[in-house]
Amino acid sequence: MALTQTAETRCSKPILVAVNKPFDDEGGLQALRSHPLFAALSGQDLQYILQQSRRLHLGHHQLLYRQDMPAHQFFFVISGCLRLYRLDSSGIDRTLDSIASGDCFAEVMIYADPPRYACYAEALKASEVLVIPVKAYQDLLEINPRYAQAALRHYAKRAVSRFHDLEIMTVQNARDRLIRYLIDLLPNGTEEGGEVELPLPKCLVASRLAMQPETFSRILADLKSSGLVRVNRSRLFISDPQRLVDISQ
Amino acid sequence: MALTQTAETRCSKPILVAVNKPFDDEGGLQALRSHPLFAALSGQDLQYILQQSRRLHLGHHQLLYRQDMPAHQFFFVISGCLRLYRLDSSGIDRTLDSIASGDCFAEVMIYADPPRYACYAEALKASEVLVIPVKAYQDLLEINPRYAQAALRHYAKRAVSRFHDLEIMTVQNARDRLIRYLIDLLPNGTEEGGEVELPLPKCLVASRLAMQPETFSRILADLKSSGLVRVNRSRLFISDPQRLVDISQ
DNA sequence: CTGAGTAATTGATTTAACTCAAGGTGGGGT
DNA sequence: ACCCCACCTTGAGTTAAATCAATTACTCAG
Repeated sequence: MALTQTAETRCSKPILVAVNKPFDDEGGLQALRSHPLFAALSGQDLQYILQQSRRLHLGHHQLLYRQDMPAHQFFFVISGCLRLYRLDSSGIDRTLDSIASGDCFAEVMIYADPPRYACYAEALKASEVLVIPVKAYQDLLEINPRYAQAALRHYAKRAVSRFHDLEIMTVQNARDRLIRYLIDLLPNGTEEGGEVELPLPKCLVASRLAMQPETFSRILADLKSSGLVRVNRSRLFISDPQRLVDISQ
Repeated sequence: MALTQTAETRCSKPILVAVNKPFDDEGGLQALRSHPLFAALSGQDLQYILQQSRRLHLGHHQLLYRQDMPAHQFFFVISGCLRLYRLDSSGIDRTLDSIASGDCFAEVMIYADPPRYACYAEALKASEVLVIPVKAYQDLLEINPRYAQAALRHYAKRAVSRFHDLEIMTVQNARDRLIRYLIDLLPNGTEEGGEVELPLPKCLVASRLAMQPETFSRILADLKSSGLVRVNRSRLFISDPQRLVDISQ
């Protein structure tokens, strides 16, 4: 059974069809400007993208797209957060990634052939996304090939980051996977401690790390009682990341 | 302990320093031409890349580069096969990818900052690789931004493929991970059966799938006795992939 | 504030996978 | 041909994690 009740079970149709107001918000525009895929764009070209795009509101647990759906848009998160997941035929729900405000996702669709979404995407809470037609960005790259430099850098980084995610998943025991996941959440890795916020509810972090929610809970309780992690709801305080790494392996 | 004896334990220094003969082989050149990153290059530009590159012979289990080493080159496999892996501080050896003849690897280094290899790379048998200076390819993209299109397509595909690898690893049980891995090796997925060759020795496939060699062996023995897979050394014959998928989940 | 529903925790039990250990097997070198 | 050395397989015992089952804690809507 699914680990959590998904949008799939609640609201039957994805909502990409909805047409909303154009994107004219100043704050959101600033955020878009600072994303690597858009930072280099001229004012005019950015305007073109925005004209072609639509702003979309997603409710709690609302489905944005389905696995295998034709992919003609990619997305930028103006506010809120989402997750990417897959559903087995048996209905097992496996979380693959969490998406935060300021992130782009499904942007690989710009070059996918055929363009079909590789997973489901749903909002974890009320969120605003910018729906960007793949074609619009392609047009821009066609006209100004210099823009490809930034895109290349972005894609290379994304590939590295996926590789790193994969690396975590080849760690064989649940505790060590969780520890590595936590270290990655820290802004400076093992360099210095700090407070991190889980980007997903605990049961979905568990799913992301290929373990059961009960296992997640027990491991975290362990780390807590060993004084390695201080837990407050979805906020974790890690004072000494190096100690965490030392007990793993 | 390491699952298998690695180059690390045998030969202490990576061999990137070696300077070999330039790349002038016709067969290898054809293969390079057909790689997405090089297919679009003009004869002159390809020649430039080849002039800057060196051909390198690697012996069985020879180390090509180390995790965290400064990365000024990327690679194209002319013949043979390699694997990418990481080593924990406790010496646990985790295989992350297998590289076959005709593949490019570490090519994300063209855009990495700072450019450091994310893992180890070693030859699994005697192999020939083309050592391409990152700078050479960067120069080309600088001069002809149109080349970036092909590179973008390649990087997007790579990101998708890593995402898919990650997806396999979120499958919680060993048997189902193995089944999915096998299906992916089939040229047409579940569409039709066929013979596949494991791209890695069994103990390394096990490592790649985050399980012990013994577990791998037992699962394969199970599948064999159920008539789902016919095993001949590292060659597996899968007559009905759909049946395999059906028993997973 | 209160109750309903979801998420998180905790306990007891079962099971899948790991570990340790002992044989096989097949290919490459002498 | 033979032996040697990896690699692989198989077995027995142990352990980590899954499963099943309750209880507790939040969150949100009314």
